[in-house]
This record gives sequence, structure tokens and C-alpha cells, in this order.
Amino acid sequence: MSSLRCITKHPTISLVESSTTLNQLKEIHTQLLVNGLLNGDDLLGRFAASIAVHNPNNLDYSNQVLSQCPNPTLFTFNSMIRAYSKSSTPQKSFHFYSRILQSSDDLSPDNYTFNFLVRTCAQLSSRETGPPVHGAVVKHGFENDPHIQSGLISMYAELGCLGSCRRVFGEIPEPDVVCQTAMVSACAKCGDVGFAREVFDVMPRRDPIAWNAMIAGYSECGKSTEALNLFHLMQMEGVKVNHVSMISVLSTCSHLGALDQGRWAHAYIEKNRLPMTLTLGTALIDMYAKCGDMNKAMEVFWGMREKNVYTWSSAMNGLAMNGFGEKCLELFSLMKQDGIQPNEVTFVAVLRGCAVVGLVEEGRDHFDSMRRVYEIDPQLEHYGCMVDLCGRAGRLDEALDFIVSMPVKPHAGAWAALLNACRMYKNMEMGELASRKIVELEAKNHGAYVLLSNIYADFRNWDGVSNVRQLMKAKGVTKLPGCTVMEVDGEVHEFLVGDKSHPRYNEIEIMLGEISRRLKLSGYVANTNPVFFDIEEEEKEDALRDHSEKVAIAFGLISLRKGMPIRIVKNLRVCWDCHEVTKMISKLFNREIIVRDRNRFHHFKDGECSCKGYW
DNA sequence: CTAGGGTTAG
Repeated sequence: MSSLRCITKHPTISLVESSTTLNQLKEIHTQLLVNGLLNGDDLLGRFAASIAVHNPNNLDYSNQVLSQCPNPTLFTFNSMIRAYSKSSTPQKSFHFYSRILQSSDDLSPDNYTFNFLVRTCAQLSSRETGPPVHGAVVKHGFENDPHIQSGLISMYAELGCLGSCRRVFGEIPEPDVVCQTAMVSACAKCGDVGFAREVFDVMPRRDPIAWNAMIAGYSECGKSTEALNLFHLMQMEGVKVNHVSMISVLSTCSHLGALDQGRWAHAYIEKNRLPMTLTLGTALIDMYAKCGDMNKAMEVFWGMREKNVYTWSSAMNGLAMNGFGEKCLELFSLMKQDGIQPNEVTFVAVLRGCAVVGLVEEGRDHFDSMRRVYEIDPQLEHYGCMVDLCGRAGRLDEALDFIVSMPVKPHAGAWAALLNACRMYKNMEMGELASRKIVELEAKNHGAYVLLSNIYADFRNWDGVSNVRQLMKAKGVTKLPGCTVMEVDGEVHEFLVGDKSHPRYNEIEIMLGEISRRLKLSGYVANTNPVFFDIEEEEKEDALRDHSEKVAIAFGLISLRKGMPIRIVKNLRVCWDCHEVTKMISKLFNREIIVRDRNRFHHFKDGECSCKGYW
């Protein structure tokens, strides 16, 4: 009786929500059929639409209901297009678009249809469908609809067509704040963050979303300083900061490895009681992980009520990067127990976790399970991880087998992983092969030349060393200057290799002297030895003591209170000599030193490093 | 009853 009343007033359909179970849907469906109300009022069509929009997990069921509908309305088809535009198979939207065009009821697509269809194209990131749909928009006369205009701008940004974004935007006589924000975001996504800023600067009204778009744009382009500056400007102008703003701020801190600023952001979120959403929590985990504070990252992780594949993958990747391979694999088990489906990014973390612990067989099993159990085709990255995994364990032939077995042409990264292993395990022939391959792919890959030169030096093959140098000169290979960044009391200090311009350089120099004195006392052989000289890695300077990380560590020793760990971020890989020296400093000065290099973390303590000598 | 811009992992 009560259900009948519900149906006559139609609220049964609006009862469909995301938590409605399939059984409940079936119950409602049965009531609709039993009560014979399906005729005349298009209840079934509305029911199908309602499922599609509010309960997209049951899109199949929605289709089933739709199939019992003799003459679905435009409303129903539009709802289906909308649902599929957000699904994992957006291309199915076009099926319903065709049904509109071919309908015997003379249905004609309206502004809603195109709005959703444009989103489908953005989702598909397809240059085949995007422009024709834009054409259809114009043909049907909807090109002046602001909803569709903003959608088109986002769509062309997905396609990487900045020119088209500008054309669409330019044809809007008086773009509103939404279209302007879409344009800011689009320009940044296409790499022209300068133009994004121009659009942003001339906006007559900037709401918090516009600010967030601009900050995120800087953040994505790696313009960290600009991102943080704009965030501060946003606060000074009294614009309401929300949790989305903080996601970009945290992401910037992750990028910089700026723990102090990251902690400040965390405190700001709590002080202002911003909602701790799933995304924000994940950004926090990533920030702590990329700043080397894995304890704090896991504290946040365990405190989160809800976790998705991003949350798990961030934590797992953080554990692997920080050298906690077993923990990473434990987390993987827990994730599966929790019923979260791993994806290709999760497997990058899993394989890295295996690599840092040297679990070759387990890594192989996980790699095989990708396709077999999860139907994920391994990508270049996964093959690269396998090469690294085998290579680290000294199984160079197996590593090479993985490269040979790649379904596509191996990328430089795979060969680089092999080359690194060749350096560690002193295999000159394979090292030569690997570096030749890298240089074929990337003629100016500085790291490849340096590693090869290191291998030759290991073999006292000075002709080889000299040939590599000549080759580099002939090809005009330039090196990226080594650079180390560290925070002291929230202030960022940058040290370039050989740069003595720091205001406290005199004190730093005294400390560098003190460091070498203590090193010598403890038996460290100064690196004037020509063998050491040639074993340096990505950097080549006359005096190894000028390597930026050493200068930064010296500055840390004089500027950070006793007991405070020294945290530094280096743009290149740490060189062998610096690694040795840092191990000893951690012991001699009783300091924890945490170094993030281009690939991973090194946690130095009591003369040991978490990477156990392989990086 | 179906619309628009900002947000996380490699």
C-alpha cells in the first residue's frame, strides 16, 4: 500500500541514490511493473534515467530498464549520455546520441545533449570525435550556450589544442567567470601558464575557484614558487581558501620536498577546519611521503576513514621510495583485503617495493599477475621496474631478457636501469651496449655518458673514459648543474654546485673544513685519488667538496639545532663519494640526514643508509 | 526531472 502511494506521487524514482542496492532497484522495478503504471507517464524511462544519474554503478541495469521502454524521451537519452560520459566506457554515449538522431519520435538533440557529449569527448581525449561534435554543436545552433562553451574549452585542453581553446574563448563576447576559469585551466594544461596568468589577471571578478585554477596551473607546470606566491596573495586579498586550494599547495610542497611548508599547510587545514576529504587526505600523505617523513604519512593514512586506489598507491609508493619495501608489500595485501582494485600505478609501487628489498621472485609473480589476474597490460614503466629489480639483484642476464621481451621498443629508462646495474656489478660489455642504446634514443642523455665513464674508470680503462668525454664534447652534451635545496626555519636555501654566494658561506667553509678534518681522523681517504675522481657520477667538478649536497649538509650542521634531522632535496642522483661521506657524517656528527634525490630517499643514520648501497 | 570552471598516486 505504501509503495503504491510512493509511485503515484513519483518519489519512488527519486529514492534511487548512490547507496541503493541492486536488489532494491529490482524491487522498485517490480513495483512499477506490477502496478501497471508504466504506460503513459514514461515512468520506466525516468526510472532508467534516475539509475543512470544517481546510481551509475548499475548502468547495466539502467540499460535493461531502458530496453523495456517503448519510446524513451530525450530526457532519458540525455541522462544516459551524461552517465556514460563519466563512466569507464565514455564512447558508449554515442550509442544514445545515435538513438536520438534516429528516433521515430523526431527527437532532436538539445543543449543538454551536447553539453554531455562534449564532456564525453573530453573524457575520451579523442581528436576524432571532439571536433565533429563541436561541428554538430554549431550546426544545431548551440555555440552561444555558456555551459557548452566552457565544456568545449575544457575539451580542447584535453586534446592539447591550445589554439582551439583560444578560438572558442575569443568568440565569446562577454565570457563569464566560469568560461574564464576554464580558459585559465586550459592554458595551464596546454603548457602556456603565462597566458593563463594573463587571462586570470584581467578577470573582472575572481572567485575562489578561479584562484584555485591558477594555483593548480602553476603547480602542475612545476612553477612551485609562483604557486605558493599566488596562494599567499590569495590570502592577502581576503579570498576564501578552501580544501581544494590546499590540495594544490600540498602538491607543490611534495614537489619541492618542503616539509616545513607542508607542515604549515597541514596545520592551516586543521586550524581552519577545512573538510578532510579523500583527495585532501591523499595529498597530505603524498606530501609527507615525498618530504621523507613516512611516519607522519602513515599516521595520516591510518587515520583516514575512506581510502581509494590513489590513497593506497600514494602510501605504497612513499614506502617504496623511502626504502620500506616490506611495508609496501604488506600494504598491498591489506589493500586487496579491503576490496580495492589495484591499477597500473599501484603496480609501479609494488614492483619498486620488491626492488628495494631484492625480492626478485615475488616481483616476477606480481608482474605476471598484472595481466593474468587484473587484466592490466604492463606498460614501459613496469618493464623498467623489472629491469631494475633483476639488475639490483645482480641478475643482469634476466634484466636484459626483460628488455628484449618488451612488446614495444624499449625506452631509454629501461636501458638506464640496466646500465645502472652494469655499473654496480661491473659489467663493461653490457654497459657499453646499454649506453649505446640510450644514446641512440636520447643523444644528449648526460647520465648515460657519465655512468659509462664510471664503468670504464672501474676497469682502469682510461682510454674509454677519455673517449666518452670526447664524445660528449663532440655531441655538445651539457649537464644539468647539480642543485640542492633545503629549508631552514621555513626559509628555502638553494645551493648550486660550486656556488659560494650564500651569505653565510664563510661559516659553511669552516664547517666543510671541520668535516674533512673529522673524516680524515676516522680514516676516510680524501678524494684526490684519480680513481675516485673518475668515479664521480652526474657531476664533474675539480673539487668534490663543492658538490651541492655537501655544502647544504654543512649549512645544516651550523644552522639546525642539535638533534634536528637535516633534510635536503637534490635534483640529480647522489654521487658515490657524497653518499660515502654522508654516511660518515651521520655517524661522526650524530645527525640524521635525509636526502631526496631524483629517484628516491636516502635516510642516513649512524653511518648507514636506508638504500643499502644500491640506488 | 538531465548542465558549466578548480582537486590526489607513476
